[in-house]
Amino acid sequence: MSKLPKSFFLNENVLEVSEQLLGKVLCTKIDGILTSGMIVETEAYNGISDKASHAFGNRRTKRTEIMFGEGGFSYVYLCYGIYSLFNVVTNLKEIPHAVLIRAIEPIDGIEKMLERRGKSKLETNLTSGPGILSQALGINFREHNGLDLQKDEIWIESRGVEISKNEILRSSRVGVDYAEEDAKLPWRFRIQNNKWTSKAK
DNA sequence: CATAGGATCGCCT
DNA sequence: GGCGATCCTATGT
Repeated sequence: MSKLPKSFFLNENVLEVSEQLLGKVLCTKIDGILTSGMIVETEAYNGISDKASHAFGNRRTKRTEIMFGEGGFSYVYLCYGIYSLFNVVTNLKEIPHAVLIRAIEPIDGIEKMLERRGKSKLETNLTSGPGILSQALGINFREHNGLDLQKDEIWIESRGVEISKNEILRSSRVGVDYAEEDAKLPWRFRIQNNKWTSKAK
């Protein structure tokens, strides 16, 4: 019901934001249709010192520029030529932190999400991964990068669900083997025993 | 169930 | 020119 305020995203601790996002609801309203799901899995990308981050080493390019802006905006990029991956930019201006949303539990607009995914039946493969959840919500890197999450196309709201610390499972991030010593950092957060989390190990 | 390979394209060197 | 913060399908056990 209540959209998360800008201040939520200005938190200077991206690990904290990653945890706090669990249980919140990611919503899109595209072509007048509301689709949404509860965030059940996230990953933190900790700026210029994080070898897994696109902004590592203060790499500032056309693509990464949005991360160097103020928190509370979307960072959506194309992965493997096919999938759009949705991140929330966090922290103050000039500090390129971001949280990757890795999985959601469908709530609103399930019919529309099924249609976008080319599915007929509600199963976990509707939204249990960063590429497919974007597809379900209608998010793509061309139209939805750099959007202000205070506006009405993409936003995140709280619907009163509280996830306690002992329900949160921490592990290493997925698909970042190239990040050397940073590959093992426990910066992936999941709600324990939630079947809508991604299948990745 | 496990593993392997393909799809597909913008980004960065 | 090489490769990736992924997912799906096919094949074998």
